[in-house]
Amino acid sequence: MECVREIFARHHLRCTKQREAIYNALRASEGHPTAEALFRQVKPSMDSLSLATVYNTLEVLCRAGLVQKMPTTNGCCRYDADVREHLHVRMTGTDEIQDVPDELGQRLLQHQPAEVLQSIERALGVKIEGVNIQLIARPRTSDSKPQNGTH
Amino acid sequence: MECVREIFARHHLRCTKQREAIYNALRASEGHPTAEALFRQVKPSMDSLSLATVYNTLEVLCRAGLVQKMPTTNGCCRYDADVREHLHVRMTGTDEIQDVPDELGQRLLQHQPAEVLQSIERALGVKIEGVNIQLIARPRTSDSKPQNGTH
DNA sequence: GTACGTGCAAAATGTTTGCATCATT
DNA sequence: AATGATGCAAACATTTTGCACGTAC
Repeated sequence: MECVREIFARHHLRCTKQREAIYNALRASEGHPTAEALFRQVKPSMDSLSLATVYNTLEVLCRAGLVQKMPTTNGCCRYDADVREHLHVRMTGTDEIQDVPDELGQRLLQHQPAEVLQSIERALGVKIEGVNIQLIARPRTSDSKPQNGTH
Repeated sequence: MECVREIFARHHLRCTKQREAIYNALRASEGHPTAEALFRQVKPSMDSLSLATVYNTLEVLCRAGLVQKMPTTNGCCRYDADVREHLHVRMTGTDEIQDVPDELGQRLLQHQPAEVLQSIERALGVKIEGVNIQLIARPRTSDSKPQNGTH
């Protein structure tokens, strides 16, 4: 994984312990943590850390294009250190969001019909800059169709 | 447009003036208003209305499946009385969200490759219940490509 | 008449801000 | 050394809640 220091330098961001720790925690995280969750995760190893710094840092990283902020319906936002165009799955019920494995996600993104997108651009008089796809899914429980045990 | 009273009855919801006015305002609205915006819109013709009632009503309507709640990155949620699967366009910069004309939106939705979706279901062990597509777009200004003047 | 909805104010939640201090460049 | 980041607390914005009263069924 590339050195945070260099990434920050390239984006003209000061490299502080706090930013480094927060960004690393976010990059390492499996899911898409909230600011609170990141705070709780980093705080133990940096007792002086304040929640405001987490928010400030996340905002800076978002503005620099290093982090993606994702709204949820339940009030708080979630963050993602992967800023490439990729797919999310939101579980009904919880507001947990997980990534779709890249190979599969790319396949879906590549199937978007350019021709339809162009029609939409013309119809609305806009330039489409991204396609954000979120799948809504329910976990396959034992009482529904059997699953493949992939995991 | 179908009578609100009947729609509510079918969903076992009491029909109060407030609910009726809020739901009608939402159905009639072009964009995807926030609770605040709905409140400001309905308040003049119903002076006793309280913002809490707007929130309560929207929650009830969401739970009944009559309204869709949409998160935004800027704190407040937006609401949509159209609960069919349809496409949204979010403008970069503002948090305004608008609908894609249904014919075009359906074309895009129908182009989603079922085969890839099934692979994702298998890979994650989930059942996909919906595909939520949001286009990110920038308005075509005069200094970019000319537009069709549709609107 | 009863169960449920409303309005109000207060609380809860998530996020931002002002300012003195501190660290990175 | 100077510019900008941090930590704290207070402010802020949005949404939820408790309770007395009112209304739809």
